Amino acid sequence: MNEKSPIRDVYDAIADPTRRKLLHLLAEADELPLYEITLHFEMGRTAVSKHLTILKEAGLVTDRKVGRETRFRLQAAPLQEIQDWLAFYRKFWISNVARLQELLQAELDDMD
Amino acid sequence: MNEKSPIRDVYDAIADPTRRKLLHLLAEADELPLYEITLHFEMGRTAVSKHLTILKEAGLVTDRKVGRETRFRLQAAPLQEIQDWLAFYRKFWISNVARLQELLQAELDDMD
DNA sequence: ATGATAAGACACCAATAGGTGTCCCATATG
DNA sequence: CATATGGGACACCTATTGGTGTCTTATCAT
Repeated sequence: MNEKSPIRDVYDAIADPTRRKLLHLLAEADELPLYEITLHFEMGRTAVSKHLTILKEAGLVTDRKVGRETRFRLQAAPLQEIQDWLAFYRKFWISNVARLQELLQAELDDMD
Repeated sequence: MNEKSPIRDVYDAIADPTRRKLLHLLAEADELPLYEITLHFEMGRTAVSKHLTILKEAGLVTDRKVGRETRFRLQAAPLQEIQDWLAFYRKFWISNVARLQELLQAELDDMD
């Protein structure tokens, strides 16, 4: 069973600012134990742990036990889904000039 | 007061699947009245209206009254924030090969 | 003028989210 | 061995979320 079964929606996982801060924290250190992570927040260990569980459910972090501590590591891959989703909307927010440019480029790309 | 004051977090706004579907719907038609939007969902008008309010609070849609109907339109710009946020994490999910490529490209870009 | 319809404004409800505190166990440490 | 520490597992609480239904007003069509 090497299946990834993300119980939790990745959009949901990143909706909370605390969880985004968690991801950022984990992006800077490659692995961090829970107690050390907790130091960076103004809430109890239990709350932080819950947030990490949610991130884990979305496949955004993994954890492993080392001695008595549980160390967490970032897994950024699921964020690709959001990037793909966003790609569809890019054409709506780019300026008209930039959009013209993009459309022209698409024309050129079609001439193969 | 031409200020945009997004009361609502854009991450929060897109966390709900119904709201993402709403954005998609509005991306295809340039303007839609509430009753017509409601036809695409299996929930009451009130619920749809609430979701649209949330999107409006995040600056992702605007509405205008035309006769007795309220028409909604997509405003994709706030999604840029998410794209910017994602950019930081790209380096973590791209393959090592792709990463090497990107780093090399960055080198080239620096030689201006 | 009379209906029918679009939608705002509530009040209401159940489920979930985000936090807390406590208890317990396993593992380090003096 | 004794004790401090990291963290899992609950139970618990409150605010928010995502939905409902009803009432009312404005507008459009006959």
